[in-house]
Amino acid sequence: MSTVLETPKGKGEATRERILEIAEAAVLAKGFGATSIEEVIAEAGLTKSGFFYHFRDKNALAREMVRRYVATNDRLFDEIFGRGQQLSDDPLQAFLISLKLLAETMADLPNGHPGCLIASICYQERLFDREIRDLTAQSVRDWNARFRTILDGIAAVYPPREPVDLDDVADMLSCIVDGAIIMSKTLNDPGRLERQIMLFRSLVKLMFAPN
Amino acid sequence: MSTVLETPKGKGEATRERILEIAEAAVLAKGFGATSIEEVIAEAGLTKSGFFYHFRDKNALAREMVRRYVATNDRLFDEIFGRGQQLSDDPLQAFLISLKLLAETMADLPNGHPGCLIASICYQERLFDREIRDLTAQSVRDWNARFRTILDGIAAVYPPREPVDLDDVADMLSCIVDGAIIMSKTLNDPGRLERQIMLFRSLVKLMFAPN
DNA sequence: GAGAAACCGTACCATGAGTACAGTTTTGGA
DNA sequence: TCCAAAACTGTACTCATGGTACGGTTTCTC
Repeated sequence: MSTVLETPKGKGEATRERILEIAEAAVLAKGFGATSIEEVIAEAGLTKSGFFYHFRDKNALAREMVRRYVATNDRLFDEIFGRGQQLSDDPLQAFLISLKLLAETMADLPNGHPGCLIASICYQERLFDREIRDLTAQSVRDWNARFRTILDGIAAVYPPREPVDLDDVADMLSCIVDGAIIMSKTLNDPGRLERQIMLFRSLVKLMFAPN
Repeated sequence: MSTVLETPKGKGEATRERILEIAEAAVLAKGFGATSIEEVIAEAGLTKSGFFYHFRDKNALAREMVRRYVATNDRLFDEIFGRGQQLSDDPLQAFLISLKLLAETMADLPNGHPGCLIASICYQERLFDREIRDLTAQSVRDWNARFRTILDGIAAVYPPREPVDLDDVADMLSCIVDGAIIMSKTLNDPGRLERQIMLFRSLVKLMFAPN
C-alpha cells in the first residue's frame, strides 16, 4: 500500500511522533487517565503550548495513538504472515512458520512486550469517545478476519479433527496474545508470551495435522 | 477455611463493602487513575470524611479491592472445580465438566463480564505500590498452580499426544479468559468469552482424550 | 525576505486528591 | 437506660493537573 519510506517529514511531524511515542509508553505503564500531559511534554522537551499546537486535546492524542498503534501492528502482521507464505506453499506449514516468527519477535523485545494499547483502552473505555472505541473494535475485527482467512486456507487442505469453529480459533490467537501479555507483565516474566504462542502453535498442529 | 456466613457485620462493614463494590465497578470501567473518590462517595451516599474514615488513602482502597476480588474468584473456582470432581471420578471428565460450568457461569453474567481487576491493574502498574503488585502476581500464580494440579491428575491417566508443557497449558486457561474478556468488551459481544472457554475445552479433549 | 509552521510564556479556571480537625449521630453492649 | 466507641458530617484548606486563551518569538521553506 504505502512505501516503506514515509513522506518526508517536517520538523513538526517528528515532534508529533515523539509525543506519541512517549505518551504510548506512559499510557501502557499507568493508564490513560493517570498519564499527565505535563510529564509527556517534560520528557518530550516542549511546552504545553507546543503540545496543544499538535493535539487539540487529550482525546485527539488518544485517537492518534491508536491509529499509530494499529498501523504498526498491521505492518508487523503483514510482514510475519507474508513471510510465512513466502517460505511454504502449504497453508498449514506457512501458518506454523508465521507463528514461530511471531513468538520469536515477541521474545526479542528487550524488556518484554510493553503492552497492548487496545487492551489498555478497553479497561478505560469510559474515558474515550465513540470514534476511538470504534477504531479499536474495528482493528480487532480486522485481525480476527485475517487469521480466519488463513485458517480457511488450511481447513480446505486439512479437515480439522474435532469439529471446531474456525472463527473461534481465529479469535483465540488474539485472546492468547493479549492474555499472555497481561500474565507476562503481572508475573514479570516476559518469556510467557512466547511460550503461549508456541503452545497455540502446537494446538494448531494437533487440530489440523494428519494423524 | 472460613464459614460461608461471614462474621456478623457492623454498619461500618456494610458501608465499606458498598464503597468497594462501587469503586470496583468504576475502576473496571474507567481505570483506577480516572476513578475519583468524589464520584464513589457520591454514589455511596457519604461524605469525603466518611470515606477517609474507612480507607487511609486511595491506595488502601485499591488494596482492599484486590483482596476482595481475589477472594471472590477463589471461592468461585473452589465451587466450579470442586463440583466437577463431585460429578465425575475421571479427572479428564471432571475437568471438562468444570470448564463447561465455567463457560456457563460467564455466559450467565447479565451484562457480560465486567472485567478482570488484575488485568486492569496490570495496565496501570505504576499507580500501585509493591504490596498490591505482589498480591496480583501471587493470585495469578495460585490460579495457574490450581489448574496445573488438575492437569497433572489428567496426564497421569491420559498421556498427552503432542508433547505439551502442562505449565503452559495451565497458564493458557488464564490467558484465554483474560484475553476473551478484553475481546468481549472491545467488540461489545459478551458471548465470545463463553465460546473461547468452550474452545479451550475442545482442545483439552484433543490433547488428552484417547483416539 | 516574507509568510507560514512550529513553537514559547504567562496567566487563568475547574476539578480532584488529600489533610486537618472539631462536631454530631448511631450503635452495641454492660 | 446510659455510655463509650464507631461511624460518620462539615468546613476549610493545599497542591497537582487538565484545559483555555492569547500574544509573542523562533525556525523552516519557498
